Amino acid sequence: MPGTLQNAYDLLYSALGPQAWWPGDSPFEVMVGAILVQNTSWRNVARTIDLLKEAGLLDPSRLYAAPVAELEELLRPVGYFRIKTKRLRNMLRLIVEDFGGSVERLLELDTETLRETLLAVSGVGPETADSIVLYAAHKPSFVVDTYTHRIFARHGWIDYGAGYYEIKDYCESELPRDVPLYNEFHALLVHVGHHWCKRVPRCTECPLQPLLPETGIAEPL
DNA sequence: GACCAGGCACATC
DNA sequence: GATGTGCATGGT
Repeated sequence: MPGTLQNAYDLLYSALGPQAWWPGDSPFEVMVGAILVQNTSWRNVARTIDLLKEAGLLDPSRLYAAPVAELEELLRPVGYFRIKTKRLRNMLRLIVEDFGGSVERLLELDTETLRETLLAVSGVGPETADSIVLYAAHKPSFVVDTYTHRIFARHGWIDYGAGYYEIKDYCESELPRDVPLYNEFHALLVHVGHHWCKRVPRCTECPLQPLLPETGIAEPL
């Protein structure tokens, strides 16, 4: 149904306003946050990023030079701290060894090349890559996450079985290729996920409630 | 004390 | 290609 997504966006934006994403000060901070937030609440990640900042480590070369054991201790509060230390260091290796330590040079790549370059890093999957392309490089790549999946499926816009790229392609074909729009929409969907679209949904308080199908809510995701 | 959180890689069928 | 499992801490 054409216009459904634009309609959904308008409802959310009218009700909730701009979300001011990504909550990070620099492109590098966004990249670090994108790894650390995998399957984790942002609250823990924000504290950890502050610790890195206070330690003067929020810089690709210095962070890459830091002892692994020290990095693991710093990352402990975000969970999966050993695997995330590896993933973060994989990304740091790309920046330091292939781009001379320059995040700017990496993020200068055209959208598709940047996305593929990031995906080649072990530990960077589709959502993390899209988050970096959109929120660090400010280039148009729609970010899909579990909330997007859940919300869209409950409204009948996609199948529950839809994969990442089915959902991403659906969004990018329905919406104008616009960075601020992609930015706000993903952030608004996360807001809806946090507040109303849990496993046990509270749809009556959700701004998208008018768009729910009459037949009621399908199986929770 | 479950259950969840802004995923991903890897094993196995 | 689809499905299952380990990774780990902190908040509700």
